[in-house]
Amino acid sequence: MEEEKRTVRAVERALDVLMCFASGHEWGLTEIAGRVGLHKSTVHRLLATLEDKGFVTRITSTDKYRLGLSVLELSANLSRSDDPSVVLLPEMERLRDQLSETVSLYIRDRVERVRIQAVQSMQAIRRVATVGARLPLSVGASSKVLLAFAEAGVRGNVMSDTAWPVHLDREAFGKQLDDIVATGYATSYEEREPGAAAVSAPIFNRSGKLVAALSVSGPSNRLTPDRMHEFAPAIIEAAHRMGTILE
Amino acid sequence: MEEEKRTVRAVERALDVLMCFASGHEWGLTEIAGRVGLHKSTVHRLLATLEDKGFVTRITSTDKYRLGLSVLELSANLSRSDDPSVVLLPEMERLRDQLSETVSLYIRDRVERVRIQAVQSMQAIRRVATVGARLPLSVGASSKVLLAFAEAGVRGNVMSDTAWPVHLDREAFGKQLDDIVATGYATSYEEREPGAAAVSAPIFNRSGKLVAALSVSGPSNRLTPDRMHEFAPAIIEAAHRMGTILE
DNA sequence: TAACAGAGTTTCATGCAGTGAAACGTATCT
DNA sequence: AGATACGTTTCACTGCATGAAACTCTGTTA
Repeated sequence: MEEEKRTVRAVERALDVLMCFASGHEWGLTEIAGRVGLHKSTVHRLLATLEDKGFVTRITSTDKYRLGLSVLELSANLSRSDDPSVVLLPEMERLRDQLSETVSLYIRDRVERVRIQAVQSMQAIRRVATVGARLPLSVGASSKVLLAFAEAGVRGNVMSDTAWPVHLDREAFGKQLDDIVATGYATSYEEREPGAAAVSAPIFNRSGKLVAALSVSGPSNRLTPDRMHEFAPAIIEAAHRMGTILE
Repeated sequence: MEEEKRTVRAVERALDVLMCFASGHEWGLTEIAGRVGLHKSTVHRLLATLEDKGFVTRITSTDKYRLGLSVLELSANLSRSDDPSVVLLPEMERLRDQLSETVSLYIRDRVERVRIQAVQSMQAIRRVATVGARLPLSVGASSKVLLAFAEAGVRGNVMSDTAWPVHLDREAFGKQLDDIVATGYATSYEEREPGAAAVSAPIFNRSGKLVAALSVSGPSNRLTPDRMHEFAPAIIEAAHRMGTILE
């Protein structure tokens, strides 16, 4: 159970400090110290280091910190030409134009999912999806897809993780996932956030491995359950086409 | 001269390791160790920490490292609504449509410049500009703008920095900057990279402070010196309009 | 105007945690 | 088999990260 960790404490702490900036824009020193549960002077030193390397900057007027330019520099090199989020973008735009709703691409990361790409609907009322967002794997159409079609063992591992919501009925949820495997797609109606709905289908690469979930989402009054089932074939087809490009 | 550093060594090293990924896609452990000049086992521990926090991931097939999803997560929160790179984007697109060439936005960071925003030309032959790129402040039209119009003292500080190329004739360069202040814009013809040319104008916020350089760049056979001078008024006007939005 | 509260900053003794040489495992060559 | 190159693990040493406390500098209260 002890799981030896071969990591560097100071670095771990610094990265924790940095990750504060993933939610919310700017923070003061004491705020951050409270958030990560470290002493003021420790955080002060860590921030000085992060600042020196350009990972955070200070607002001159108020003394608060915000993300620095090094992060921008790194993010520029995030997407490579063999990256799904780049390769699949044209197909995602096609699907967006076809259905006129926001299209997102999700991958699973341990017990969460991450939106690695998104193209927005052009309609006045639209689902706005930010790339990079990290979301729970327990709710939402694409969550269910990422779990339902995952390799053997993943489903069990994830659901027995400490982060998994206890209140969820495993029996029923498992049944739901089996249904999704049978039909080939998942839907969610005001599941994660009120007023929003989504349809999602799995993308398998040429070796048949699940790599991502393709999801179409929009306001729940436009994406009614009926409408979502109408959309499903187009999404499944697009996801299939995308899969042939990968690997 | 001694400049006490109140930073954490382990964190500095870890960030150095991370910044390897700003240039080039993926690296092996030994490669990185050589690059940052640290012992293999040290880098191994640092990478393990970075991996644990999701800042790097390993390619399963080859054992190389690449940037992880945490960087994506951070970069999602980089741009705020009051950020020049967001606010000025529509104006940049207008200018791109007007001139049909790639438009970039640069800010100065110490003795370098960073491209914080870019919109690409739609032409078949075009300048491709990646956001986040860090470039020298000694060459290029926008470099000269950022230096020429900088606050008092900046010019001297930068040119006496250790990173400043010694071979450059200070006298002549200073003269060139003065000319740029007089005319209000700068040009560069195959200065930084062969085959490329650019025109750049300063953006001042409402308090009259230089905040960025607006630059139009393209292939040098299309952006001839004559053509660039024709472009200048439109660029200056756009830069002025942008300035009124800021601060 | 002094006293206070709340930020960020600096100092410094303490001991633990980061370090790197060396040994190890494991592939892919010749 | 030997050789090379890579990632991994161990371990003794001591340098460096740590956090309590003192300090500064605001703006706010009495």
